[in-house]
Amino acid sequence: MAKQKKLVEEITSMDVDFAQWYTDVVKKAELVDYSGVRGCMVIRPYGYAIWENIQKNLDQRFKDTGHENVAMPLFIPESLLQKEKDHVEGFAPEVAWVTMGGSEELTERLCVRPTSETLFCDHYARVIHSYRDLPKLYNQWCSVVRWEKSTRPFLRTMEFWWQEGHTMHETAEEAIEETERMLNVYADFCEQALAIPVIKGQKTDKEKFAGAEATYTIEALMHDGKALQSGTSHYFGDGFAKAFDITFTGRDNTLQYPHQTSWGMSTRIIGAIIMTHGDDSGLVLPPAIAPIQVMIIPIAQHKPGVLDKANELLLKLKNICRVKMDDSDQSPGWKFAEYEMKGVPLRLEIGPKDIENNQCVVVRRDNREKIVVSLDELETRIPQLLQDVHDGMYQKALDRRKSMTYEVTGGLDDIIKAASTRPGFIKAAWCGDVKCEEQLKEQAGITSRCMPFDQKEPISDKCVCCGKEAKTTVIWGKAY
RNA sequence: CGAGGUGUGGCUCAGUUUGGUAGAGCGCUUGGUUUGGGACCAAGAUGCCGCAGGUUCGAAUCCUGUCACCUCGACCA
Repeated sequence: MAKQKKLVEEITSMDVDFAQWYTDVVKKAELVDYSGVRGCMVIRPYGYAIWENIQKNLDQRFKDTGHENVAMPLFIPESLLQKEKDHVEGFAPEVAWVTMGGSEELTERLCVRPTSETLFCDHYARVIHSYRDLPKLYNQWCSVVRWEKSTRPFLRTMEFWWQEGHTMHETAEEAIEETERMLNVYADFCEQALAIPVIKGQKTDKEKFAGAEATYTIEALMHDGKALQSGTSHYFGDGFAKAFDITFTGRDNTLQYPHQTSWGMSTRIIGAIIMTHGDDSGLVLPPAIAPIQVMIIPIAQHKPGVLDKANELLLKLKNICRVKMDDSDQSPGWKFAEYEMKGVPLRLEIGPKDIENNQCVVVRRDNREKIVVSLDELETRIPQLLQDVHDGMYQKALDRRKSMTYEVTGGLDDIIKAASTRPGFIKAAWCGDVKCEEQLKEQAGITSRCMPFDQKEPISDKCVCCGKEAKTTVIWGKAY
C-alpha cells in the first residue's frame, strides 16, 4: 500500500521511533496526562470516553451471558492474600501495602488489591452452601494496583482500570465451559467492536496466571510486530476453594468443592487499539467505541446558510450516531488534522458548493477516501460508512498480521535468526519442556504467546529448540 | 530495578563547556482580513530554568540527592 502522506508534523513517524510515536499519539490525542505519582496516569475526558464505550459494550456482553456486577473492597488483609500459595508467590513482589491507619500502626497490614481472587473467595466461602447456590457469576469494574518497575500509559501503569469476572461452578466441566465462553466473549468483542483480530489459545505453564490450572488468552499483533495479551480467562479448578474452605452440599448430599474461573480485560486494551490501528497522523478509532463517530466541519462557515445547514445535519445525525460539529474559527485544514489525530472515523465536510448540489463530502479516517453523499441519503449512508470503516480497519489489521506471521520449521539457529530479523508472530513446534521456553527467551528474546486452539496440521514433529519430539505448535514473539 | 540519554514560557529547542540582566520559533489573548488539507497582518501576555539541598559575593550553568520521560535489558496484564 502506498505510504500515506504525513499530515501531522507534531507526531513522530512510527517508522522512525515507534515508542516515541506511541507517546506522541497518547498525548496529542489528549487521552492521558502524567500525574505526580510514579507510573500513575490521568485518563482525560477523551480517553475516558473510549473506556466508557468499551465498558458499555463489554458489560452488555457479560449481562447477556448471565453475569452480575458487584463491588469488592479495595484492601486485602495479608492473611487472606497468603491463603493460596502460588497466588501469593506470583503477586507478592508487586503489591502495595498499607501499614498505617491515620497515625496508628495496623496490627495486620493491608494490601491494595492487585486482583481480587482472594476477596471473592472469602465472600464465596460465606454465601455458597448448596449446589442451589451455584453457579455464582460475578463481575466487578474497578482499578487495581501493581507496583510495576517500568510503566507506560495504558500498556503498563501501576494503577489500572479493568473488569474482573469471578465465577464458581458445581462441576469442572461447567467451569471450563465458562472459561472458554468468556474468552470467546473477549475475542468477539475485540473483533466486532475494536476491529482487532486476535488469536485464541492457551498459555504454557510458565506463562499462566499465579494459582491457575489453565490460562487462556487472546493475543493481538501490534504495528511494530510485538504481541499484546488483550484479555485472559483462567480456570482454577478447586485449588482456591480448598485453600479458602469453600464447600457446598451436592445433589448427592456429599460435601464438595466448587470449581472456579476468573477473567479480565483492562485499560491496556486502549493501548492495543492505538498500536493496532494508529498511523502517522495519529489515532484511528474503531467506530463502535469512538467517542465521536462523525465530525461535521463547515467550510466557509461565515457565508450565509452554511452554519444553518451544518446544524440541520447535526440534528439529523444525532439520532443515529455520536456526532459533533466544530464551528470554531480554526481553519478547515486545522480541523481536518485535529480530528484525524483524534481518530474520528468519519469527517463530514459541508460548504457552499455542497449546499448548492444538495450533498456533502464524507472522508473516511481509515483510508482517507472522499465520498460525495447526497443529503437525502445521509441517514442511511452514514451507518453504512461507519460499518465500512470498521470492516476496512479489521481487514487491514488482519492483512498485516498475516504478513507478519510465519513458520519456523528448522532448529534453534533458525528461530534465533528469525526472531532478530523479522518482527511478528513465529509459529514453531515445541516439546513442552519449560527449559526450551527459557532458552528461547534467553537466546532469541522471544516468549511463548500461546498454544493456539487452532492447531491444524503440525508444523514440525521436532521441537524448534531441543529437537526432541514436538507436542504442540506454539506462537512465539516479543511481547508488551 | 541495572546501563545510557533528556528535563529552560503551553510546545520544540538555543544558552550550560568557561557561573555575571533568561532567549527564539510555534502556540495563547485582542482586533482585522480569511476559510475545500494545520491561513495572514498588527498589538499583547506568559519563566523560582523539573524539584530539594549544597558550593559561591553571585547558579539555568558547578556538586549531591530526588522526580519524570525516552532507549536497551530484567519483571509483568
